[in-house]
Amino acid sequence: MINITLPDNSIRQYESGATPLDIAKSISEGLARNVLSAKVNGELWDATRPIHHDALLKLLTWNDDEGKATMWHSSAHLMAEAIEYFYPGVKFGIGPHIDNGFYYDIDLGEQTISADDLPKIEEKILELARQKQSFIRKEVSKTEAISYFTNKGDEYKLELLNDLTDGQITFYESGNFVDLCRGPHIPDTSPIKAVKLLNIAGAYWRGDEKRKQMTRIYGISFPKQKELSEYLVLLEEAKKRDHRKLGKELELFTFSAKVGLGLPLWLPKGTALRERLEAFLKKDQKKAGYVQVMTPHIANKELYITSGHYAKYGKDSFQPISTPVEGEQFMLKPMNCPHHCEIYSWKPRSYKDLPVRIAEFGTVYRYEQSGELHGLTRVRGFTQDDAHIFCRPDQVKDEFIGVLNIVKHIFRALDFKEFTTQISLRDPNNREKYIGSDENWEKAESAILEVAKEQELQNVVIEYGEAAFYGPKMDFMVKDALGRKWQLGTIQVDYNLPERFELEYTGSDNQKHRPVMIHRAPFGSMERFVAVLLEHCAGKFPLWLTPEQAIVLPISEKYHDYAKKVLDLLNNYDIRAQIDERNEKTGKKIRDAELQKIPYMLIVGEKEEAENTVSVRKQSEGDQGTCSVEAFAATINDEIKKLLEE
RNA sequence: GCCGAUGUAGCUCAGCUGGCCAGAGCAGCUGAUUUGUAAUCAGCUGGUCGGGGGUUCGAAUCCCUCCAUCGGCUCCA
Repeated sequence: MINITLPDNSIRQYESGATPLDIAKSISEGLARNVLSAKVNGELWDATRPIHHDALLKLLTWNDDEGKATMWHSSAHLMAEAIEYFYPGVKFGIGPHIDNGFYYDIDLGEQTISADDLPKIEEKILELARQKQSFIRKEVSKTEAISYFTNKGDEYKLELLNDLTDGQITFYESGNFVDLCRGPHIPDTSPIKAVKLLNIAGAYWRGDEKRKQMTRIYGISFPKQKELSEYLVLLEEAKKRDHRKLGKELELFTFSAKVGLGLPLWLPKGTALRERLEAFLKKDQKKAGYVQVMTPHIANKELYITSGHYAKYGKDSFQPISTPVEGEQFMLKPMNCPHHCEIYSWKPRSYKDLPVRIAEFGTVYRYEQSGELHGLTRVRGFTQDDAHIFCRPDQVKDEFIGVLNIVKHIFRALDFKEFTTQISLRDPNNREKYIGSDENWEKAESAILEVAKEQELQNVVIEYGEAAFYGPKMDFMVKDALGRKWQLGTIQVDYNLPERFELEYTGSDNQKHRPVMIHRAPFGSMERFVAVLLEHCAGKFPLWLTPEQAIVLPISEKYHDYAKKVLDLLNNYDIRAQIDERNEKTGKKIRDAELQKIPYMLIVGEKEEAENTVSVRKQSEGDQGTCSVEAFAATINDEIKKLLEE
């Protein structure tokens, strides 16, 4: 007999060799029907794989991320089987699950697959799924495995096998498809009720651009047709919210091939919006003791040789600018840190001066590969909401708290309700590759962990080995209205640049000490942040930020004078508004204002003029009744105050 | 940079098995209308069909090439 401990800490006894599925059945038939896989002592496990020892068991269903992952992985196998059916002789790379679905990399040889072929493959997958094929796990020796794939002529699997240890190799067989696979898989294919192959793309074998490019097919599957339909609606919604589309529609920014790839042009409304964001952050930073600076867009190449960036990125950057002076070269600024280091060392610093917090909305230029450019999220010229904090090692913790407060305030004011924090620390097994003293690293890493704990951050992920060579960091990922995750702000400790720039301060002991440098950017970059914000709010910006807060809609020309009076009053109350004086019917003016996502429409006609009021319509909500301009202004200024509250 | 798809008016798109002056809706302009909570009506303007080259009696349509965009890959100080 074996003891199985369930997540609620209850312990049940089973015959040795019981499978998670058996155990599920002993609890309830319904549960057994829904089990996709399991976790046994933390290890992912097939629901049909026997357990021979006491264990902690978690049954995984569609409601668990890992349950979904199992089904998607099994769906990938099924897709491979379907593809093998239509395209015999193809070779397979890897076929894992991803956050939303799965993919398989395929070497089609001489054959080709186009998007038009996907529906028939989907059909075949569903047909195979309905056959209720079991996934059978087989432990095989390395020799057996090699002989199988040599026979099949799949050099990719053979290469994968190379890196595997004999005795730990498993095959999974389902229907006519056998694959080298760690598993786990769902018991049989019947839960796969709906499948959509989403797109088809090239992908390098093992992610190496020097190696063969394979065909990657992405797909997703669901246990219910309805869930697939909902997912497709979500994708449509995401398309509608695409910041590139909204940016154009709302007249925020544009691109011009003549100006250059990846170089955004900010239109008047976009600029005003961005300035408002900057003002918001500047205010917070002023309160938090930052000083604002400005530095030029180019700098002598020597600066980046000192910083070490030239050696590392020089050949992949915009190339140096020559001057009439022989041998003199300047570079477009790829980051602000070296400049800020020079500002730090502009005068001698005492321990009493620290922390010194130098902030700049600094525009930087990086030569991203052409295929990598994407709207505002990947560009070649962008503005970081950058700041560098120079402090003593014992101040790192407080500085992290200070930055964190700004980050939280931003997320609150912009209605990002959920965010995750990723803490990247050293690889504990390989400490030599990091610069800086062990003592300082210890101090900084524990400070970061303490901050996360004391500030009661939710959703903290700690990644060992993810730190940069020059310091540990903390990144923030927001979840947008559609549940998608975006990386935004970052706080990063740096032991490298202070060393390279020989930064110092005089301590209370009258000795020279090296300060710790902290890079931080709560928005990340203005471009990327505006993009994420646009997709998050679908263009309906928070009232304090939106380009136009209200529009006055006179019923006819007769009321233009009154409309102007209303506008003047609104201006007095610092409300951004304009008048739609076009010779159009009210319905048309409302429609256009709705499409422009202007939060408030103020309709004025005979009645309003007589009573000195406005008729208020709220965007996407409709008629709100009539009130005086003063009352309206007071309401929306209150609303803004609430949004910006700390 | 690599693989694949796409590129027609300011925008969204039709035409593309080669053949009448290249079409529609929206936007713009002109006029009529003076309008009450998501599109008033009429007329007009606007395109070297992404650029270049080729095949052909004839090319938006077929071929080559370059550029750009999109989906991925690689990269991301």
